[in-house]
Amino acid sequence: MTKTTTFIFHLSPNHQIKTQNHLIRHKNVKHQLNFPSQLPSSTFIPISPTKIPSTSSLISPSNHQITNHNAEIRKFCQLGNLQKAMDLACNFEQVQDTVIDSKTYCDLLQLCAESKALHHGKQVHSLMISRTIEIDSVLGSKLVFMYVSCGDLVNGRRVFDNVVSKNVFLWNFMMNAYAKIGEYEESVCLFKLMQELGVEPDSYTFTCMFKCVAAIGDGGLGLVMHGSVLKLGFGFDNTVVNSLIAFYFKCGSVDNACKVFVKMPDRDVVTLNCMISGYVANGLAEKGFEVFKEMVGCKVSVDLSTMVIVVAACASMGGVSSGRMVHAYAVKGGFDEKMKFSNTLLDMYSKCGDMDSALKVFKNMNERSVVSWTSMIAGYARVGKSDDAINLFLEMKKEGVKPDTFTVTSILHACASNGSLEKGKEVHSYITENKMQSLVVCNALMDMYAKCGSMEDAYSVFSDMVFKDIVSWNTMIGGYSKNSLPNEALDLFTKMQREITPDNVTMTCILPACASLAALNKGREIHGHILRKGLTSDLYLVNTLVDMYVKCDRLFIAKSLFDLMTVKDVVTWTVMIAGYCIHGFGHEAVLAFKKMQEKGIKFNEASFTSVLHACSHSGLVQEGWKFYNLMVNDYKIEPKLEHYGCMVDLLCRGGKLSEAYKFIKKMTIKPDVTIWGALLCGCRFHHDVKLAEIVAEKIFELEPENMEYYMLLADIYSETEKWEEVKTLRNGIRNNTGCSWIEIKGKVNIFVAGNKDNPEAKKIESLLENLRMEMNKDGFSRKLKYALADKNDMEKESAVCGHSEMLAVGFGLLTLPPGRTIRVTKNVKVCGDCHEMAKFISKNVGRQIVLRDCNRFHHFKDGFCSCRGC
DNA sequence: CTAGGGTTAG
Repeated sequence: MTKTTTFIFHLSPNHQIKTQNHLIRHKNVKHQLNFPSQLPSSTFIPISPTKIPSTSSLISPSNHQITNHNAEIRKFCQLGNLQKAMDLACNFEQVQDTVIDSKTYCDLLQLCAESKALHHGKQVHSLMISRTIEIDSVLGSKLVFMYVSCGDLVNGRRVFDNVVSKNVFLWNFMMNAYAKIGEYEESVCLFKLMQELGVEPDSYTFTCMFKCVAAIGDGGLGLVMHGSVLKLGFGFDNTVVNSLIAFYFKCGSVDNACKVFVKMPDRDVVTLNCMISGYVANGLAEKGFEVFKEMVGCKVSVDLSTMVIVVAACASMGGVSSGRMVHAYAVKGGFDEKMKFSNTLLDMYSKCGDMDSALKVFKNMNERSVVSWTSMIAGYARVGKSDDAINLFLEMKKEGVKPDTFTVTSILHACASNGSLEKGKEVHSYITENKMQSLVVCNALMDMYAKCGSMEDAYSVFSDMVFKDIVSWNTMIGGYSKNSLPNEALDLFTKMQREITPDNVTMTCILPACASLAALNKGREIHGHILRKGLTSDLYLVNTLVDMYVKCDRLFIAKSLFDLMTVKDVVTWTVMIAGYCIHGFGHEAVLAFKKMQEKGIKFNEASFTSVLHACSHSGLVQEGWKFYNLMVNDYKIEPKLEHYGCMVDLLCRGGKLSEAYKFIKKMTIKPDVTIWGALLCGCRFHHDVKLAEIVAEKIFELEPENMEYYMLLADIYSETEKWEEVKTLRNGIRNNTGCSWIEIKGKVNIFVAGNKDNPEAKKIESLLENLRMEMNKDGFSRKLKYALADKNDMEKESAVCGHSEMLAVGFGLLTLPPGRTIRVTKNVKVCGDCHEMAKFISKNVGRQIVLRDCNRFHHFKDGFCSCRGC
């Protein structure tokens, strides 16, 4: 490698180039006629007095040898034989006193550019430098063209900066080069520089600038340029005005775009295309579609782009009928034979959920690109047909189509909604092997791992990312929230705020974590954040906020927020109904559901779950059946496990155990433990040991490891005083690992059953023992005698007191001022003993206790619980 | 002017 090539690799970074620009413009510009050599970049060699001007060789007939050589090189250039041309040029250099002329260099550079042969291009450049060829504006432009075409913008810019008297074409070329790779700011800088140097912009300059300004979002500069356009007389140049319209649309100012449009005397098809795509981008697809209809009505000629844009408009309108119309129209015009159109068309069908039509388009295509395959895969992934998506992905690879980053993100989406961690990991390896770890791909990877339940893998991707955007953070936080790791979610949220400003999505990701921890204060903090940021119009977010207040035992605040909301959707209502339900207001829940019905809001699966829950909770058997039938018959919703569970619960509460049993046997899907568990609960309530044993058998088959149901069966035995059975069962039961916590003065105090670490442990124990004795005296509950049938009374009592929720309640009694409600949260279901004891305490001590378990709230007051015994 | 991808509530 020659010294000259070394120079090429030792370039100063971009910002230094800018500084150098500054120098050139104000100090060196007049003397800066030649090109720098291998000397440091800020130093320039003076014009060599011995240098032969390259152009002179053309007019020098004395040297036939040289002319012939040049002609020969140029001949190979014309034939496209770069290697031969290069060989000749390099050998040429070794012959003393011979010169390659400027035209030959131009041809060589042109061919290098066309062949994207950066290495050869650099070689030509070195040749020019070593021969001290004067880089005039023609050669300079060619060099810039070569570097930029070969993707080497840094060197292209370097040459560019040293070309004196650059014409507007070269300026445009360089600005476009930056725009193409997304460096819009740099492009705008060049534009400003060009103006300072007094170079007149042309129409290409303006179209490029409007694109850049729109991308940066610099509306002010755009307005200024709008002024220049008029001043310089480009107001009637359609290419300029079209890009102006596009600029206004991209900045979201539909009004300005329309104003410009209305004043245009001579609209062309591009103008109309701009209008359609502009409307679509601003969420006004219907208006865009109107423009298209007018075009068709007025017999304005439509081009392929129009068709592509209009089909995309149909996709964003969601309804497949307009899409079908356009499809028919396109067939008449023969557009459906163009791959670009077919790709958009199949994407439209897939976005409208009509995968059959999408597949038809796909199969009819005579040529399919990676975009076609990816659109199909993404479509299957969207409608939840993950297996189809994955199969198509494999088929695509078999056909030899190379997946790109779009494809892998789509397939990751499919793995995520399928929960296929193994497949997802395979895709991960593929991504790593092919070095496809772009920002979006990594975000999709994290999402896949989060949805497949592996937060460790998600975090490992996250921590390896050099550049993270808001989506990366939100994905991680949301992943922790959904995977029941609220503390991790909150920690990451804190870390995030040090690096990036959270947005509305962040809030919807973090609020469920607050809700699941019942961390009211944190939730309030976030509510404050939402108010300060003015995010209250985000329905998604406010729904989550209402849910947070519901779960942090502030039903009243939730209701106030709910009442204040001017726009409510099905989720808003469902949150509120579920809220009433878990707080024990079944009747209010049913009322809200009816109100929702009056408002004409369409129910979905989740809203039916909530209302069925409410019915079972309040013992509204008739109503429950009515809603169930409404769901199945009118809404044609297949009942899911949750719905069946509610109905079983409903029947059990009404004492119709055998009916419930029959109902389960008729289910169209396989009942799981929660269904049988509901029936087992019913058996306990109605003391039906015989049925309980049958049901328990089914449960133990399904989940032999789940201790919860052994406990329940044991309770049933002891309540019916079958002590021997209790003993046998209890021997096999491991301690349940529940824990409870109580927030006092912002500090969360955690209690684990049997753990006496709390400094107040002794006091709590004696307090609870005293309460227990009073309870026995009172004869409050005979149920308690079964607590631990094989131990003596004292042991029995302390064992009961060891239950975590009672420890937390005891701690609350000791710490909180009298009269203050005690709020305890438990991670698993509240145990029967503690439930009885809480009732007693609420009456005996005259204290309200609110206990939240994994299912619902238990409001204990004056010896009663809002849950009505379940 | 011109096709496909990632995050969010019950």
